[in-house]
Amino acid sequence: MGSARVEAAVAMLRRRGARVTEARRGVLDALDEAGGHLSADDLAALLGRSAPHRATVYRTLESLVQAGVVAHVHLPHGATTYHLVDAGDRTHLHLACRGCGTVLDARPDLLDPVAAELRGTVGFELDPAHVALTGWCESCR
Amino acid sequence: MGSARVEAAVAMLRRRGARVTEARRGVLDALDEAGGHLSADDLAALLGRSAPHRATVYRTLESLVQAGVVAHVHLPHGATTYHLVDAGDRTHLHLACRGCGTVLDARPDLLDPVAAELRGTVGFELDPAHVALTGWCESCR
DNA sequence: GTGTTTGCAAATGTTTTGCAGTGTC
DNA sequence: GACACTGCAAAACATTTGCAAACAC
Repeated sequence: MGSARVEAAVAMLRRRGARVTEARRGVLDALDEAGGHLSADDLAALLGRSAPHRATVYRTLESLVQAGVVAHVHLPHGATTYHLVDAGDRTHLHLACRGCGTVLDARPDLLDPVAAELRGTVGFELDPAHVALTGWCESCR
Repeated sequence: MGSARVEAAVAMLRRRGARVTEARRGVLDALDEAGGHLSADDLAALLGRSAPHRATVYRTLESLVQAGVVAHVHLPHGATTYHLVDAGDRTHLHLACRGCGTVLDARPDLLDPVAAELRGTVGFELDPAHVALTGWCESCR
């Protein structure tokens, strides 16, 4: 058990001096297996009987974000979602469908020209992966 | 009292068969005077003594959005904000600073190239004004 | 053993809903 | 006079916090 991605995340936790607990392993495994974007609620449901207390899920996720192994994305409706970060890679962007709620991934550099323009014109440093772009997916249009 | 923008909004409400109540006028006036982005809480605070009940503020805002005279923007932290829509014009985009929370406005067509690309590649129809882009403003960087 | 992490309970902040009364058209 | 709209109370939902017990190191 424990995919390469989870092992890498665990190693990073150790390197950081953070403790590797059952709750953290469980959350990492769930995020890895789901392969996508999960809310705290999704995580608890997925882990079922062995899920940590809800408050712990939130604290665990925050620790994992702090350690840089997990990233979170704010969606316009519903809860914040979390996903594993691929070490080395830039984090992909997110497209949330206002119809069905699906979250699609997009190229990390999709907003690079926009970021450059904002930096130059208004001095705003864009953090493009932190919030999902919204719209309508192919089937909901 | 009642600026041209508010009058236009009121006219639109009438045209739609919606009723023009004190609560709706008050909310429209506050949004107009503030000139910017207000949350339901901001609105209640601004209207003070004459503010409608909080539940009514939300229902009022929803009606105004439905009527197309107000638009709302989701921010990553804190509450949804609302602003008047300029009839005819495309709605401006929003940049939220993760440091100080300020919301800046950006050109409506800033994301047009991105929207075109997404439409062509993944069939996703971007709705760029519905969610604020996040990052760091000049002073918070 | 020490200090981080967890569970529990309770609170916070935002938004929604049911229902009966009020006011606009 | 209808029916949309409002106020009130209460619930729903996502998330946070204080504190004492539990566990990783």
